[in-house]
Amino acid sequence: MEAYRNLNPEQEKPVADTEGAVLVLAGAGSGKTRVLTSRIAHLVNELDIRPGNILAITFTNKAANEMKERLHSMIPLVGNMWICTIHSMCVRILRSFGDRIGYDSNFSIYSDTERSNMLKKIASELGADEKGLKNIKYHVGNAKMLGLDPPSYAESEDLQCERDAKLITEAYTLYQKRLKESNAMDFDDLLTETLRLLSTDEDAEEYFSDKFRYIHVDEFQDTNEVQFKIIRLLAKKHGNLFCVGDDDQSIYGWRGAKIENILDFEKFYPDAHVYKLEQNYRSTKNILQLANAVIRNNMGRKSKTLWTENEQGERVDLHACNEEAEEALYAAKKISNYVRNGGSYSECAVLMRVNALTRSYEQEFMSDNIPYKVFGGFRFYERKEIKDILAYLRLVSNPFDSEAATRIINVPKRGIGETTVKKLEDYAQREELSIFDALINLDEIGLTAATRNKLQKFTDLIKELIIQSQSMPVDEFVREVIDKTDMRSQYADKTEESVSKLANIDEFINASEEYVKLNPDATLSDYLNQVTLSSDTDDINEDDCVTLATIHAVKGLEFPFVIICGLEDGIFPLSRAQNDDDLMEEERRLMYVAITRARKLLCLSYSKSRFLYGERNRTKESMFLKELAPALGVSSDRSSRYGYESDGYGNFRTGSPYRNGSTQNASSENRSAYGNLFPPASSANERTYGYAAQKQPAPVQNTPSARPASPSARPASPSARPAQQTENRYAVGMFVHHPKFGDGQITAIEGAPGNLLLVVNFREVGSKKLSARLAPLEIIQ
DNA sequence: AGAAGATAGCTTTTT
DNA sequence: GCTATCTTCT
Repeated sequence: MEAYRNLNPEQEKPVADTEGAVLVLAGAGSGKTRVLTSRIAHLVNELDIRPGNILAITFTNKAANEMKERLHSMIPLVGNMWICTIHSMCVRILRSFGDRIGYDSNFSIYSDTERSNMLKKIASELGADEKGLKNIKYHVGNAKMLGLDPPSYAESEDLQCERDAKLITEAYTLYQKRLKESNAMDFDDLLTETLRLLSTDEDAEEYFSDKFRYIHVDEFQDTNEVQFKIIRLLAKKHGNLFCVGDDDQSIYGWRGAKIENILDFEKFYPDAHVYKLEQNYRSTKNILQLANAVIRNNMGRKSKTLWTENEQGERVDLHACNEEAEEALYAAKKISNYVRNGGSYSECAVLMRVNALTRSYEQEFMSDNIPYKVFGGFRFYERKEIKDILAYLRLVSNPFDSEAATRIINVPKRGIGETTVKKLEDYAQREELSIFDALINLDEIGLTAATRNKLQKFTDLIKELIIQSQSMPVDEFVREVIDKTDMRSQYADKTEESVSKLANIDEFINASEEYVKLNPDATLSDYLNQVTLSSDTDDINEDDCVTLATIHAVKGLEFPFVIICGLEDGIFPLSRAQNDDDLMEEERRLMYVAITRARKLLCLSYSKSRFLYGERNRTKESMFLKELAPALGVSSDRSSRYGYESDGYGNFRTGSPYRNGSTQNASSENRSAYGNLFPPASSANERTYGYAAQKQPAPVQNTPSARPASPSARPASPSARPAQQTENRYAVGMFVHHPKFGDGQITAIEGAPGNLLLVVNFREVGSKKLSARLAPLEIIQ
């Protein structure tokens, strides 16, 4: 039994238990990934299940790629399995069946930034002040988390007790309307619209619930209500649902993750078999003892105690500092010692509760030539220069995308000002057109000839790009967009900022080239999906760098050497959690996750004062340290427990060596002390120069044409076809119906393939030009 | 229109 | 301390 190799008896049981609902409560480091992969291998190799009938939902793209990689050596045809995040899965489902609920398959995906932009605009249109905007943002997020559309949310309790209920409902309704008009979905819509599709369209439900005979869900504790609903629908037919999770590691409650999903699993599946994996293979006894000491303070958890046969290990070190520069120095020292004794930088991680804490570490590591990478925080694809290029790509891929259009209509500067854009938007809204469609009908808007000229040039540019995009690989097209739009000209001055932006643009081109190498058949739309759904975490550990990251970002990862910093009251746990039991428990779980990332060495640190909000404040130590105290024992850095620490760096003390000196002194002193001992940094500058570009984008899972034949014969959907075919539906002389303009007849077709314009003579409103790709035209005869 | 200068507001965590 | 937005000036 190949698949059972290297499994302990506890792990073997769930692997062999293939039918029905199974829940595996897997403690940190208990080998859950191995259980998952072994089980899939077992299904394919022993039970002859076709890979195409297997679905595995992971939490991150990285986890999905890793699982694929592992399975690759175990079974054939991994490519036929769906191993992806739930968001990617939804995109795939919607790309092939989205037309059933009114989306063109090239729909755009809006990130939180786009959502935020749109809501801001809407709020000001509705005359809401800042409080109102904040309120709107909160409630829209809340509604989507619960999977409620505007009318349902209006009736929900959460809104009933809200004073601004009317405003919020209005804003939410308008937001959804605009998304729809832009042929776009935000992150949450990917889930809710998939749920809607599966619960309203019998063909889709039948197709996917039949296809997925065996469903696996990793990190089940972090699924939210909507996700679990989708999963239940998919599992309805065959009922073979295998969920792995750890309620103690649920750290996404703020994003709607429901720990109840795990606690109530047996309510939905009364016959479910539940297994526990409590043996930890990752960490030393000392580390595990600490983890157990923390988590034991939580109520409302499925009781579980991790144990290990691993060695006792080094004692966990706790270090108090006077200020954050010292804390960083402490980490630098520890890490360089670790490396000097045979370790590598990539085995080290500094973990923190909030991104803001990375700064002092970056400074310190930079001056010590310690290579590092920052994960989390601002992302590569969120940078302005990159978002601008992406907006061009989005507009070309989905000309309905009005958010993209308004973003780049004057980028780079082409003399189209606020007032013009406002007029354009007003016109588009009045006529219920997309911005791009409004641009096509330019003559209808009262504008001066000069303005019209500028707009026309922009429109022509986009039209041309649309045509080019049809016959060009994605990477080449990316170059073309950057050249044609002359994006680089904005950053021609030689300031540091511009240089870095240009470097980021180059990095973006590189990333797209690599993507095309791995996915030669990918469409522009595939590429955009991949980009918006990817995070920087996906390529953690690729170079020999120390990882600087938030705890959230390293979920599921492990490091031989971990430093948890900023253990201060108000930072970890966060101040806003202080008076809320549920939030406090989540903070504690977060601490538990942080501790259990460590395999061999663990250090904890905090500062007695910290520079935050532009001022320095005294801090108190984290309450978690009190909970840990018994397990930690007396501990101070000075006693130097590690053999490899007995070198010339003992001048670092618990007391402040810099009492009368500044932060600057601290790091320059350090620089001289460390001299040239450190190897030249290969990537200390990576952050500025686009460290985060995806080196190995996830392979695109499928293309629209790869949609398998449905078991029940059903008509092909229009959106599954390439754009040209959609355009070819129309011919001169056809009678058509437009939801707003009414009935009319096509009098001419202009333009080039990929961007055909229909000239339609409407009975009531006269002649209009419409984009053949976009127009919601129904052919009457 | 667009740039420079002034001011408010902000910081969890991320698919 | 930083940025994003508003104000003022050219």
